[in-house]
Amino acid sequence: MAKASNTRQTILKKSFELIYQKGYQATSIDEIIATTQVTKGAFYYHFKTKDAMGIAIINEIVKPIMERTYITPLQTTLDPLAEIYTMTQSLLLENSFLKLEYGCPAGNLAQEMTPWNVEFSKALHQLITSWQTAIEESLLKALENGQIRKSVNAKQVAYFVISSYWGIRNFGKVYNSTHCYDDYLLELKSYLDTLK
Amino acid sequence: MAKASNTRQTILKKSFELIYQKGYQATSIDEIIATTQVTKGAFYYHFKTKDAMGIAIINEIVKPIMERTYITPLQTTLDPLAEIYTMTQSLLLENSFLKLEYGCPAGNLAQEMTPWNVEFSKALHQLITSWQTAIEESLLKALENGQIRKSVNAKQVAYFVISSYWGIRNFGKVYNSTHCYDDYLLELKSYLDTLK
DNA sequence: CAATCAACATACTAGTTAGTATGTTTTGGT
DNA sequence: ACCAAAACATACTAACTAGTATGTTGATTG
Repeated sequence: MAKASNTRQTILKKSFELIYQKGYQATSIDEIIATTQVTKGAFYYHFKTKDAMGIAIINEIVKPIMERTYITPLQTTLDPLAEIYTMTQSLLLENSFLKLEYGCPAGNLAQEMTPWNVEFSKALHQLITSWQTAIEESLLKALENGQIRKSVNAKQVAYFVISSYWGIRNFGKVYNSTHCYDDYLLELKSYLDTLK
Repeated sequence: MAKASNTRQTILKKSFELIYQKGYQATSIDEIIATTQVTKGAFYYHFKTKDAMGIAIINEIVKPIMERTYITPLQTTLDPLAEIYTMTQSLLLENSFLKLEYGCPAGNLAQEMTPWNVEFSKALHQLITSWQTAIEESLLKALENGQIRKSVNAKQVAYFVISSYWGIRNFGKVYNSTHCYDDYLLELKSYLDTLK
């Protein structure tokens, strides 16, 4: 039983890596089973289709990481604005799970699979909404605490922050250099300061 | 001769549409020739490979539109800050060439093809740099004219503006609604105002 | 008016794809 | 130790993929 669920985890983790690097459609099942040393029979025992595996990656790999790294810190911080900045900084420059040249896993999948795959769209919609909500609510708390201007619209800022993060990850891919992250982070700091 | 170059244009335009909607890898040559009514012989007479066609799309379809829509207006405006806003607004809400549910063509291609395809990376790098430079230079002009604060860093703002635009187009795809564009535009306006 | 070549058309191929059919092995409960 | 079911293994298939080989047109040009 432990061995079986281990096989499943191996498939999910390795598949995630391949998909994160090359995209969902460019990653074939043959390649997955070759790199994992798992046979096709085992693969299709654990996942009915490739798409079912893709959804499982979102829910069982990306989602838990996202909750731990993107959401919980925002819910527990006493200084949301500072947390948004340091979180972004660490996501761009320190997080060993994310790679400069491969962008943001959720952003990548969203762009590739939406809108033509309904199942993926739904799963990603949920994922992204949860992040957005976390930012929004942390900003509302900051508003209550008087840490930011009363004229600040939390929802708008949440959109703006996530959008800019997704976008700069795209820049990172295209330029294949962290230089753009430095410039971006400086501007993000300026922007966040204007909210005070 | 006019007929031949017409065939080429037909292939490029229809291919662009398909690729814009479904992505490069998900668009097969068989599908392209089926929808264009062009035969395989004709296709491969005009383009040596699929990748060659992809590069041609960037250079002959996307680039001219980008220059006309994204760059020239910035070079001729007297009020860069206002132009950046109205341009973004019209790209998101009015431009009939861009569709809510399909994101930004350049952004899509950048994400899908970078970093594993060097040729695409180069072509896209050029494309994006030209837009970024246009924003940057228009902001430098605004700086000279005293239209924005002296402490504003043009390069940083250019990164921030383009990033947020790419990102919000991703949101548009995921949410499949222009509502997020409204919130984004309000925040973009606020942000741009802080540069004055 | 014939020859030439650009511009297409058709039929094919070799490789890859997701998925299946049909097995064999391992594992846990009795 | 035995048996059923879970967990895996192997060999296959049908559809699709980019690309090619080998044609046929139809317009120019000497």
